[in-house]
Amino acid sequence: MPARQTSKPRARRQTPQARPYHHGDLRRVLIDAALQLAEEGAEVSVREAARRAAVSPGAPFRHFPNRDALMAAVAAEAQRRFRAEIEAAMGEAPVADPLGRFRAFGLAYLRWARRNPAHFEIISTGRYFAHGSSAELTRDNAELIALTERILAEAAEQGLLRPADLKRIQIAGRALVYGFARMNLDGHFPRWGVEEGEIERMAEGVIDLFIAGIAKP
Amino acid sequence: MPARQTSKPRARRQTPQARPYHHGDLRRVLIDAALQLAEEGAEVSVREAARRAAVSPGAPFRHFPNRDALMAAVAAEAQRRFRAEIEAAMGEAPVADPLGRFRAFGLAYLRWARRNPAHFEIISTGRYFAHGSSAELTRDNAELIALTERILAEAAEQGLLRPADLKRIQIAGRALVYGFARMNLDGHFPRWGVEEGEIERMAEGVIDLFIAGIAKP
DNA sequence: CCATTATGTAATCATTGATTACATTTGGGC
DNA sequence: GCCCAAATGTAATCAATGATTACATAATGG
Repeated sequence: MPARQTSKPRARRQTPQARPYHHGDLRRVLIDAALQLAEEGAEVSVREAARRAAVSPGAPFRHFPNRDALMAAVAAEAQRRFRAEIEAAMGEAPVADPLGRFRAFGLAYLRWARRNPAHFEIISTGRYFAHGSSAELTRDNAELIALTERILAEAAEQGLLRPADLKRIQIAGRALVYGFARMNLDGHFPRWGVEEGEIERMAEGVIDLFIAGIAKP
Repeated sequence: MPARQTSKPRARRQTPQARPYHHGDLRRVLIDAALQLAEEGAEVSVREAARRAAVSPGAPFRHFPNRDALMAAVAAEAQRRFRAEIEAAMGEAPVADPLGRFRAFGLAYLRWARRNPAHFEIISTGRYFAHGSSAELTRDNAELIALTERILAEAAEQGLLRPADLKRIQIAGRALVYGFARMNLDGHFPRWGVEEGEIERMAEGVIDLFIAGIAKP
């Protein structure tokens, strides 16, 4: 690049709307672009996100030190939505029915995972908990854990559960829904002879089976 | 190595062991190298596998049409080992005790997943079931599914189970262990306050909780 | 008004998956 | 045994990507 015209005084103000040199909120736009890319099933590359934001390939690195930091921000956003939807679903179950709320939690969990597979994968792999903006990510995640803990404690107080260690129940329950969600995400069900249309019903059945197993008869 | 001496009539037989032009069994070596790479936590790249096999970067593509085909072969090998270990563990449980065998299956499953995280991830993501050498992969996988199916059918015949749909129990059980294995693999447990040393015991507890839930009281 | 800082661009690099032309070896048909 | 075709490895090359650096431009506040 010879002779970069450094002598030119300075562009006065740029023509009316020839796209300003500075992007409005590039950080936000990059996160959204990455989320969208993920949901489209494509590999999330920094360059492609930059392309969608109509910005140079190096620009994103002004906002994120590296690719993982971008992905961490994406994870935080996805986790926020996940938590919001689950808490909304719980709000519709009667407060006085802990096991009903437990059930609602599981159903909402599996439904969101099924409808947002790429988002769910990103917040699940846990690869991005160590990098960058993990503050909210960690908080939103911890809040969901605490939620089931409270519900199970209430159920125990009301004498609804067969005697068992509560933490064990909590982890088993989460392993169950996480495993089911991932079996779907990872394409296991065709190998189990479970058709696409049956998954929703199977999810319900599996949750009910588990609850029947821990509930006092 | 400049000047490849193309004028030389033809190397008579190659000096004693100056590495023959043709690798002994490159395919096998590449799979092993990839398995090893995965277990070391590194990204599995075709080039690095080639490097470890002391072969040119293009050589692997003589044996695998693309990277995914290599990974599919790796998955097939890992799945073979997985199946072998689980069946061995089952062989030590009394045939007459279906629920005991079911339990042994779960324990062996979780132990292998814990000891071979990278292998487990490769056979779990299901990304490689569609590509290349999926014949054995699919067979070994299906065999493990059929195994739990038989065990549960026996348990039901012997009247050991509370009334419930067997397939539902089977899928719930698999989701439970898969979810537990992946929670560990994906680094969830630190966020659940479960220390490294407690995982083994928690695995056992979770499996027992599930079995207690499906077994006739 | 201007200087400091934030933010974007251009150029460049190393790594990787992939392809192509060419070299070497191997093995079967004669 | 000999020779040619198929198999297998090498060298060179491409496009895409994450990342870094030098530089250009905008925004901000003293």
